Amino acid sequence: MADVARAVGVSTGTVSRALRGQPGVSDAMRRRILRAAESLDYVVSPAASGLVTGRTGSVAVLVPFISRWFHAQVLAAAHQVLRGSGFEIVLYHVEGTAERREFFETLPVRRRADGLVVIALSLTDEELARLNGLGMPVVGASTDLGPAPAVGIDDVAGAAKAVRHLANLGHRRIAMIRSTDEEGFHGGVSRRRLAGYEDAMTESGLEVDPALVVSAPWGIDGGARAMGELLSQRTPPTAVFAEADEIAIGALRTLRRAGIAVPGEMSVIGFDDSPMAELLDLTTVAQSVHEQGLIAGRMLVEAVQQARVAEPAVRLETRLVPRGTTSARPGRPGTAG
Amino acid sequence: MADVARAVGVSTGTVSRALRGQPGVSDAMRRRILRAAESLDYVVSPAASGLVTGRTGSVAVLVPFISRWFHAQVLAAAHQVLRGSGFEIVLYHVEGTAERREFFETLPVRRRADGLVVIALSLTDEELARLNGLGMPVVGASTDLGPAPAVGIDDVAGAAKAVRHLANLGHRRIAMIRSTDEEGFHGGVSRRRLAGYEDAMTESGLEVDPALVVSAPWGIDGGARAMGELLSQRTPPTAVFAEADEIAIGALRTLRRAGIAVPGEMSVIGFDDSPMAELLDLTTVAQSVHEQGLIAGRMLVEAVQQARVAEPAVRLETRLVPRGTTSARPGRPGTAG
DNA sequence: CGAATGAACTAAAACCTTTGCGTAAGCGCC
DNA sequence: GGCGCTTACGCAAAGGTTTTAGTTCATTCG
Repeated sequence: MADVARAVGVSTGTVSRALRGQPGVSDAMRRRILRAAESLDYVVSPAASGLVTGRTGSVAVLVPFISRWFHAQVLAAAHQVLRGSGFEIVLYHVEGTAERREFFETLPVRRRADGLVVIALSLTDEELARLNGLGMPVVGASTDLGPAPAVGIDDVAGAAKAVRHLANLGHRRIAMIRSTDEEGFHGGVSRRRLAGYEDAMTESGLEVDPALVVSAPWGIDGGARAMGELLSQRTPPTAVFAEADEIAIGALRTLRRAGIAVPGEMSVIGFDDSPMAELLDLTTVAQSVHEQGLIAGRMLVEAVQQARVAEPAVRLETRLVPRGTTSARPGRPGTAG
Repeated sequence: MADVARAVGVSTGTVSRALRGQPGVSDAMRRRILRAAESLDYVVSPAASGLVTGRTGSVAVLVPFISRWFHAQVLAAAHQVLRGSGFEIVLYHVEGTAERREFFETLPVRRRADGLVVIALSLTDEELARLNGLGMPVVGASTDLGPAPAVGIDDVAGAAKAVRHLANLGHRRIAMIRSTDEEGFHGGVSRRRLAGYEDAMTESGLEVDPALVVSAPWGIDGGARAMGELLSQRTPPTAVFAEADEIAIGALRTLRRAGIAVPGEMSVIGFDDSPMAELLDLTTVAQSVHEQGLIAGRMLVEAVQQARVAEPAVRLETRLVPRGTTSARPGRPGTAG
């Protein structure tokens, strides 16, 4: 910056003001300074300016499984608005328990970011406390942060929509496939969707048979395994609600291999409306993933710049997307799907 | 840091050395300092230390389409090794031409990172020049960077493997589906895979009919469209090589809807071996995506810390993965797949 | 026992910006 | 024409760390 100042013949203070568009610099001088900076290929040192302003100019994003469609989608959207607001994004990807613990123990965001957005992570109370003690704004996307602002969907209601759809089709034995989630990455979501399942079941006058709620590791293989378990029961269900599309897709695989017709003999419904669901014609419950990322990004910008968020708790709508994997209960006249 | 120094009764210089494990501090003193820092919840200011050392402690990652499996996978792997080496990762996600141009024009990495890894991006000469003028190490993953170190596969050979497989099954009219890629995000890869297709065709004594090479936008829908185009030709192919699994999957969708048996009437082969390929039993050519990310990360660490990379051009093997979408040419005795 | 050596630590400069305060000049106004 | 006001700019301190060049002190060696 001193070089630029010397080249133009002014003080560094003036250069600083000119470069940041602050008042107190004549237009002519500003132009000369900008031109000089350009020709000298000069950019301000974020370190130096951060040192005096106390702001880093970047925000952190904490995300567990970046290669899952949902997470990547939210990240991309949040990235878009954050970069649009002039922030750099520093990424903390925690794929396993070790990395996760390391993050919450060392809190590498301290002094490195002006804010943090947490994507799709179920937090323990202690982790929550750590984040709140961070001294920087934190917002959640598909993540419950207690007092801190967050955007998400009503998982209970969404799951209930799925199950109600099955009940409306005449199904009475409706199973649910949950993810085991030993590491606590999405236990919250899973629990809420279970609650929605139970709500819709009782509301429809159906018994919640504990044997019909099975768990398996998150993902296609897990879903496949869980479906196998359901098929081996004395009275298998006629319809299955899977906590997520990927799980439902695993269930479909098992059904295909077992030669069980979908939806003829078994209805399957997922959750999220991922591209895979569309491809495989899977009935599901859609949520606007991209928008959650956008909103989370905007919330964080607000929180960082204005120190408060106008609407700190946003609930987006879910929407049933009927496709080809659900139909009326076999052996019963009804509205085929 | 002054607080810690005061608490222990030493100078900040000693605290600095103690905290970074540098020599010149007695063990007893080091312990006292670490304890004090801990109890004061003190962490060094990266801005201040960056100001004097000139290093940022972070590396940048430039990646075009984070929600594509391949990109997310490479990013995750690179992230893993970079964080393991103590770097923070700052993410530049360029999903469109506008963002891309903005990145290369403003070069926001300047002064913000110690190095850059570029994932799966075909660069123009000008962009390449901009990166080389950056004054920081740059490595490529699935990206050709000219002189700079990079890891990738031999796309020509990989594509040739795919096409040779089809030729070996007796197919003579073998089509290729490319991505249009108007925005130049993966033109390089696409061209090399086309070259591999052509190589294998001529090598097998087959004519390269230009009508058999069709293009469509990257993705499932594009693949579906391109397949439609192929089916509308006078003499449709009996086998199709798609530049990527997602494109192949689109092709499969069209074939399914058209009632054309796969692989009975049409063989389809993809590239990448994504999870979707496995799910849909798609024959494909596998590459170790995760490893590319790991290697790229290691290369960058080397480049940043030792200013040179031991092995600056790594080519990983590809591997044909025969599955259920390829078989012998219809009406010809052969080795069914 | 004196001097030389080395370890442990201090003092202070340097890194680059931002920003509050000061100053000078230009302007309108009575 | 003097007064106050505004605008444009300079000056210098402050921000937190690293690092170089000392300084002190104990130890070892001759």
